[in-house]
Parts: sequence; structure tokens; C-alpha cells
Amino acid sequence: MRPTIRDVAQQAGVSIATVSRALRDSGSVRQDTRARVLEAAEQLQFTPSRLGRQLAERRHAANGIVFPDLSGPYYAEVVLGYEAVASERERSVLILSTHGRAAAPAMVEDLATRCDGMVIMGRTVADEVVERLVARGMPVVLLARPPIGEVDSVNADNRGSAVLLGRHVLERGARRITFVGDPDASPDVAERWAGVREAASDVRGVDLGVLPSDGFGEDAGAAVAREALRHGEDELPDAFVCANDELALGLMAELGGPGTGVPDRVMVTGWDDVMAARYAGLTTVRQPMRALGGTAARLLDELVTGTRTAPRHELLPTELVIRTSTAPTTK
Amino acid sequence: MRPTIRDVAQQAGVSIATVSRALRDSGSVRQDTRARVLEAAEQLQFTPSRLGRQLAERRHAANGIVFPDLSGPYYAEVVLGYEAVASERERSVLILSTHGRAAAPAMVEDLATRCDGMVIMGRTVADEVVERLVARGMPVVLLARPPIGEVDSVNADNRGSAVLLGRHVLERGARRITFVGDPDASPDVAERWAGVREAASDVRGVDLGVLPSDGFGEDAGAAVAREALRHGEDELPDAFVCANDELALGLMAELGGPGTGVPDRVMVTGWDDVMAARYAGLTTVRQPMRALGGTAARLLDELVTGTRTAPRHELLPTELVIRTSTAPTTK
DNA sequence: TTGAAAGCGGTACCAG
DNA sequence: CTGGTACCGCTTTCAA
Repeated sequence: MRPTIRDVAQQAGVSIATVSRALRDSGSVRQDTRARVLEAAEQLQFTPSRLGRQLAERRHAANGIVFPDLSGPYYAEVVLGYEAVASERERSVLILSTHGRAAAPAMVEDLATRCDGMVIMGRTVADEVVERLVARGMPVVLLARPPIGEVDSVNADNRGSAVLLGRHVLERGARRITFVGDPDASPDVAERWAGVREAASDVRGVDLGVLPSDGFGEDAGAAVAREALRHGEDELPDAFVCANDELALGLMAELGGPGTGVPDRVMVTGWDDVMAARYAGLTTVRQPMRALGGTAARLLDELVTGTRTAPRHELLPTELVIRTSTAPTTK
Repeated sequence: MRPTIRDVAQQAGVSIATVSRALRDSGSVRQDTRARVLEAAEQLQFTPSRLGRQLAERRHAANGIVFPDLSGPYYAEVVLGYEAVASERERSVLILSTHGRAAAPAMVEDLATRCDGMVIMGRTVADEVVERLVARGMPVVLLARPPIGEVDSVNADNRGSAVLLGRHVLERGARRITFVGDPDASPDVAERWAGVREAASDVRGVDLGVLPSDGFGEDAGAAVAREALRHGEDELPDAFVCANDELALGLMAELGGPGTGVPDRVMVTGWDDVMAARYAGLTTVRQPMRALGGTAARLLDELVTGTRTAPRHELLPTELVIRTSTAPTTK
């Protein structure tokens, strides 16, 4: 059995109160008493029980983070940024991936009982679930998800970058533009679609449509491409603006390269700037993923420690990365 | 203040013992009593305190996982596989990334006080740290790290795949082979290097060397390539066998493509099969990353629940993925 | 079937 | 400076 504070007290010939004080440098303890306690603790290899301490302090010293999935480079980087800041602040990190499971709300509620505050990402649980948590006093920060009332939020500037991206393809001469990806599937995607629409509205004669994909993987992109090609080349738009890089990469692979495909017959853009995007020459938008996670951790910490009460909504800048998939067409 | 079990007891007009029994379906409680309790709990929106429960049960119902970093697709997938299995088993997941910080041992020790068992990946902390934890009775599973005594371990078959990979480039005609990556930096890499050596030892006239890279990123690969080119083309080996895909991709980008670079002048191979590898046509080795995490979670669960005591060492199969970076040379 | 009470392992207040 | 002790919120044994 692991030694308890009582064992140490006995060994050192003092009370448990003194042991507690000596070990945590709180209150005042005479030098030699402290020394005796420390020695006893050392001898017994005593480590205070986290459980006992947590109960007494009524805090977990842990934060949660809920994300839909960890696949792809995006979420992993965000979680990493979160973990780095949280552990700097002496708080452990509990992760929960919902995978779009129906039980997600229950899982999130459960997680809430194990931490002092949590970050909730994107499309994981409904707003009602978030509101219930907040109502119960749980500090919450939303990440990659539009603000809900007074709840803190951290987002990349999807809208702004989408406008820039839209203008970019318009400048390159695209007039028939198809947005690929389901805006209803994620708040981020909805913002991107809105931004592209905004850019298009500044130019007349633009033919803009949306093509909901079946998911956001490469195969979904490939499927979209095949479907588009099936309708004949004349039906092809000038540019496919995709909701993320995987879609775009799948699409590009199917459409073919320079000369007869991308970018000469049709431009393609993505979002996220994954590593493969560089190798494929994909024009895309880079997000500060680490910073998104880090900022969320910081905001949450302020909430948990009570340093701040007024809600904050952070919008982090993104960067347009122009590559060959939108190179000036030579046709 | 959140309601406690006492509030519910009072509201329902029973003792806290009865509330506990009713809520957790343990012991026997009369139907109508149970109903009263449930109603009271509902009215008060009572959720049992995890802290109280954990202390009483003396368990955390949480598992930890320690990894060096979450960058790159590899660790993220492993963690995801781990989380999926753990949460299936009703155990929360605490993550800790050491980043190679000097404080890593302390962080791991700290994590150990917050969970019932933990998975320790690769090069995060020294064997002594692991042994100390195990000696103290903490269930531990090693992941992507060679077995230590009786401690459970889960690994991909690095050695075996490395042999296959080595034979592959030999078959393709390579005789001067350079292994890129520092075998001392990670047990996985050491195994891969050993496998390549083994393959080479079966053929005579092979000139095999190792070139430690400065890290495992694309820039490290690029640096290696530049250095190699600086020595003149005659000094170039027939094949660069890289410890991972990022290295290989950085290397390839610098060496140039078909005709004058890869694969005609020099072959390149990687490890991991990241998404970009497909687009770059990189021959590589695919690991069952999700399964690595999932298996570790399963083993750990057996240890924590006491279902199994005999140590196990799992070796998961990997798959050689041949692409154009080792295409038969035409020179 | 139910209640009283003894922990679980700490923290922190209050006397001395 | 130190000790005694009342919690923190729940689980579980023991009697009734």
C-alpha cells in the first residue's frame, strides 16, 4: 500500500497538518521540523494522493478538449498547441474525440465532471449542450466554431481568407466557380463559402455554385471530379474552390495536371496547407493551428482562474498561399 | 453550489447510502424508493462528484499516454487509436507531450499520479523512469519502444520491414546505399537501420553507410541532399534509405525528379506513408498507426483491470509500399 | 430494504 | 510554530 500523509506524520513524529504544511511550503514550519518531515517523506517514498488533494481543494487541475476527430494534420496540431500551453500552466489535458458518435453529448457531460474547464471544437455537440454546461458554471471556450452568446471563442479568420481566395481566382480569370464541400457540415466551411460568395458579389458575370461533397476526404474529392467530368468538359467550371486540402488533392489527382488539367483547364484551391499541398502545388490557406490551440488554452485558463470574466472572441489571421494550381492559365 | 448526495438524500427523505445505491444500481433498493431518489436527483440536477467517487473508489478511471510530440501524422493517429479504445472502455485519456524537455521525467511522474495506468511512447523518458513507475505498481505499456524486462510493449515490425525495404532497393540494383537519420535518436530508427544492414549483409559488394540527420523534418532532409550534392555527383549513393517520409521528401525535393534526379540518378525511400508520400511517389513503409494505439490501450486495460498479469509483447505487421521513387532506373 | 458510520487522503481553520 | 479536527463528497460495510 502506498504511504499516506499519516504514515509520514508518524514517522516524523508530527501531526498530519504539519506534514501538509512542510510539504507544500504553506504556513510556517520550523526549519528542523520541516527537515524531519522531508526526510520521513523521502524515506517512505511518499507522494501525496492526487485524489485526496483534489477532493480537498475541490479542483481537478485539468482541462478538457473535445474535438470531432484527430485525423489529418489539423486537429493534431491544434491539440498540441493546446497541450503545450496547458501543461505550462500546470494543468493536465484530457482529450475526447467524438467521431460524430450519437453519444457525444453524454461523453462531453462526462468529461465535464473530470476537469475545471474545457475547449469544445467545431461540430462536436449541439449548442444546447454547450449552453447547459455554461449554465452550470463550467468554463468553456469554443474553438473553430462560431460564438454562442457570451461564450468565449477562438477562430481562424475563415471569412476574410475566403474573400482573398475568391478574389485571387477571380483575378486569375475564373468566372464559373464551384465551391466544393458541405457548408452545413461545419461552421468553418460555412464561413469559407460565405467569404467566397462575398468576393464573387463584387464582380459581375460570375457564375457561382456549391457542390456538397460526401465528407472531406480525398476520395470525396475524386468522386466530385469524376462526376464533373462525366457531365462533359464544357460543364467544367473555371475553378474548384474546395473546403479543405484533402478534397482539393483528390480532385486534382482526378482532373490531371498541367496542359490538360490543373491549372490550364481548371483551377483548384484547398484549405489548411497540409504537407501534401506543397508537393501538389496546391493554392491554399494556411491557418495558425498551434496558435489556435494555444490561444484557446490561454483563454480557458483565464476563465478557470477567474482572471477574466468578460467574454472574448479571438479571430486569428490566416495566410493565402498561392501555388501552381491557380497559375495563370495559358489557354 | 452544486448539489451533493446529501441534498438528494434529504430531498428524497432517505439516507445517502440509499441514494448511492439507487443511483448506481448496486445493493437492493425498493422500486418506489429508487423512483423517489431518481426524481429528487433529477429535480436537483444532481451529478455525483467525480472527485468524491474517485477518492472512495481509489481509482481515476483514466489512462495516460506520453508521447514525444504530436507533430506529423504519425503520433496523432496513434493517439486517436488509443483514445478510441480507451473511451470505449469508459476510461478517459490524459495526454502528455514531452517535447524532449528536460523536465520530462517529472512530468511523467506527475501524470502517473493522475491515472491508473499509462502508455509511454518512444524516446520520451529514460528506462529508469519507466522502471521506477513499474516498481511502484503502475501499469505501463511501452509503445514504439523496445521492451524493458517484463514491461508490456507494442511495436510495429520495423526490423522486418526494413529488411524487405533493403532487399527491394538491392533488387532494383542499388549497391551504394546511405541510410539517413540518427539511429540513436529513436528506437524505431535504430531498428530500421539494423534491418537495412541485415538485408545488405545478404548481398556482397554492398557499400552501406549511415548519415545522421539533424532531426527528422523536411529541412533536415534537404540539408542532407545539399551536402551530398556538394560532394559531387560521383559521390552520390544509388539509394537514400530515410528514417521517415519527411526526411525523404525533403531530400527528394532537393535532388530533383525523373531523368536527372529521383529515381534515375538516385533512389529514395521513406517510412510512415504520410499523405504527401503518395503525391511525391515515394516508396515507403506503412504502419498500422491506429492499431498501434488501440493495441496499447487494450493491453493497458488488461493490466489495469487485472485481467492479465503475464507480460505481452506485440509486434504489428507493416507493409511495403512501392512507388516511383524506386522505379527501375533507366540509366 | 434501509440507515448509521467509518473510511478514502488530503487541506486548512482554530486553538494553544 | 504546531496539533487537533472538521470537512471535501462519495462508497461500502455492518446492523437493524
